[in-house]
Amino acid sequence: MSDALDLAFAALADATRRQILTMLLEDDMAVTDVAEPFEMSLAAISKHLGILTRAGLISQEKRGRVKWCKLEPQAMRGAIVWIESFGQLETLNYDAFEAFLDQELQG
Amino acid sequence: MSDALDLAFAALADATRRQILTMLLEDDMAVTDVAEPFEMSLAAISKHLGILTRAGLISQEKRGRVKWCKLEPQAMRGAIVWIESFGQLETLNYDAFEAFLDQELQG
DNA sequence: ACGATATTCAACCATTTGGTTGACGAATTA
DNA sequence: TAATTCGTCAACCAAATGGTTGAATATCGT
Repeated sequence: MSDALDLAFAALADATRRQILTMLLEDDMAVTDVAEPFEMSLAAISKHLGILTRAGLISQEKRGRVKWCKLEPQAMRGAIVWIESFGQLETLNYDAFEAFLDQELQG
Repeated sequence: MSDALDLAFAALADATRRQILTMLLEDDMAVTDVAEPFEMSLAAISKHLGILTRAGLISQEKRGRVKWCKLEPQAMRGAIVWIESFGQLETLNYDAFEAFLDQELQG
């Protein structure tokens, strides 16, 4: 029932998860290292990472016993396009904007 | 515990609420009229409007027995600013996008 | 005053979220 | 082999969501 936009916005609606995303902006991180700054169990962080993964905002890859978390910022594209239609950009040409983004993604 | 950003993103994480916001882009609406296109009770819509109001995304003003709902698009500003820091893509390219549009217009 | 309209409130229900703890499996190191 | 580290799973809990129905409140038109 919940589409990609639901999942993305819901994933962003939590300060812990937003902080995790900010951390991953620097570099890929192991689950344990993601958890380190938080006063919360590893299991709780693991759940947060699951929510971010299901939303497509991060990806996780296991190498050896370490699971690496990687930011997937393009997954925010849908959210940003949606939300910006309410901002001051509402007069812009969105077909052109889409064409521009497609072009950016390919190039 | 939940700050403005939590409330805004959470409010946006539901297709019904997003559709309501889109409807209000056209014009202010009474609660009953907001509810009309949905196959859902008026009470349910009233709850959704409460969530949008608490998030600051709309305001409600009662005139007579009618409660008018008004979009407050500037409340999305915080969400836009936050989310844009991840869309290297989008952010870095607003200038590029404008250049692209200029080029489109001239070329 | 009365009936209709607009909206919310209260109680209920099922599901999800955000957290805990303890046990577990898998990979690494000694 | 044995101990340790990495991470998830399962069970549990409290609170919030997303919906229902029925009653209540407030305003309007007659």
